[in-house]
Amino acid sequence: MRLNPQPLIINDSAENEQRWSVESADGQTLADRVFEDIQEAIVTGSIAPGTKITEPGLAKQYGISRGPLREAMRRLEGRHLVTRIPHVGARVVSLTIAELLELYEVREAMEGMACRLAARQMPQTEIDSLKALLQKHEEQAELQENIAYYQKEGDLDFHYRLVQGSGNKKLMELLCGELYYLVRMYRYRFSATSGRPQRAFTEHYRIVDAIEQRDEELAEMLMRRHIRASRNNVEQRFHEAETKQKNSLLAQN
Amino acid sequence: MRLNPQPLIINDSAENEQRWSVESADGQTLADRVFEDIQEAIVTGSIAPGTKITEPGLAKQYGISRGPLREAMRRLEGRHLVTRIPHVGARVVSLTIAELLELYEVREAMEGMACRLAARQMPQTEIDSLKALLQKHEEQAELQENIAYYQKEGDLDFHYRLVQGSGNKKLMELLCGELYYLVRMYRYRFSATSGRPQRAFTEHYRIVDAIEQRDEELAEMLMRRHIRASRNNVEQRFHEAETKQKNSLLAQN
DNA sequence: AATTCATAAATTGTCGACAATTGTATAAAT
DNA sequence: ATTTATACAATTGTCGACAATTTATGAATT
Repeated sequence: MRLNPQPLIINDSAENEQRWSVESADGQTLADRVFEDIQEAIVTGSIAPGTKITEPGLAKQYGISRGPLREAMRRLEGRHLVTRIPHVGARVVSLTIAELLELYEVREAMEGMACRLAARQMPQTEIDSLKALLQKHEEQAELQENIAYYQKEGDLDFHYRLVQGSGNKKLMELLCGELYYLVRMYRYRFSATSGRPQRAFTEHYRIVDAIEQRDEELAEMLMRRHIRASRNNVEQRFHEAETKQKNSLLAQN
Repeated sequence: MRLNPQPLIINDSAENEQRWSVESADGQTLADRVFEDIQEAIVTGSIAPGTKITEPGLAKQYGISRGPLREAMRRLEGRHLVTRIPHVGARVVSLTIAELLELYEVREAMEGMACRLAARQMPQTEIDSLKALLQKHEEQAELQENIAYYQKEGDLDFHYRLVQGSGNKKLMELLCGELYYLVRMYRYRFSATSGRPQRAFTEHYRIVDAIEQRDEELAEMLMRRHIRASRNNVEQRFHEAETKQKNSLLAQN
């Protein structure tokens, strides 16, 4: 009697049915496709943060009716990518510096745990693959002209794989399915790792080493320090930009 | 020039506007109200996990059209309370034991961080209020016949206030706005703390003490141990139920 | 009796139209 | 000139209807 992958509560009206894919494959319906399109537009900055979104506008732009579009917007609202006020309208989320820093604190907690779990149960094959990825990133960085972009992409790749390696689906869902969209969205403002490329590589290697040695404690600690360093980097860069802006304003007057 | 609460990106089309409430006040629109109603029905078990949801059915039940109902369902889908397959239908989420345990790992990470932040910056007034709450819970528990219910409610209250005390809105949003619904949903299956009431109280008191002494390290550690203990409790109870069920099946045949 | 195929019923996806509310512009009054 | 009031325009909220797809039903065949 196998009841391991079974739900905790067996519903009467749900007898025997085919498996339900955890995450829907490709958006077949219009609402799904538009949802992903708008989401991508928001994340890449194609629609600037704070922009007011009007239903007739987007509907005409995508050539669809308002029905599916509203459903897409309700899902975006669920992911906190748009803020809505009843009878007034919706607009693209716009993080303050404080909220961006909060995001790093959440990442520190969750990715630290992801690292611990990865050290506990990530398959050796995946670890090897991760090491190969790191090496590839480093080689690319040495050749590349502007390493900033690739560095950041690689950094997110690294974190993505690590969370996957934790084997915790909820962690994966929250980090890769919600938080990382915001991270990508604000990556090019005061983004981390740029300005400290080699150091980030070293940190990545140390983390993977700890995971390979199955040292949960160390793996979590290193990841938390890594993210905290990124956070401090962002904070510092913001303060620099702030004082610089202030000085230029003083010079004008 | 105050740009602290300002967004990081100033959008051209968004000049000067009134403040946008982070969380919409009370659901005025039909879709919002139905969303909250269905959510509550799912969490309280009024709609059993795994139940198939049909749009005409719910629409007739709530006396509304299918339009707003679909929007509500898209939001429920965003909160992972219902799973949907295009052109097929949607059903209420149904966690496996593995997924329920994963949930505790996520909570350990995030509430541990919440505790650390609370130790860093929770106002003393809120700490006092929290201590008063604990005392009230303990007094209630001594009087109450079946302490299980109140104990669990109180436990969630405690965690809720602590996350609020962290001052991290994103943490609040993720924990209290998404995870806790699932926690409430599965609270009465193998729920923690019942069977170990006094011990949970002691743990709570120790946590608040650590926060009051501004000992970040200890506060996080105690909270993580507290949640890990709950997790182990759930795991153990599930295994008990599993073997018990197996034995009864063997006795029948 | 089991399987396959075709038809019918039900449900989901999409659209356009109308009502309700909000924001804006114009005009009148102090 | 500023303010108030009114009318207008635009947007959001809601509904019912139709098309597309899936699921259920039943007949025919092996």
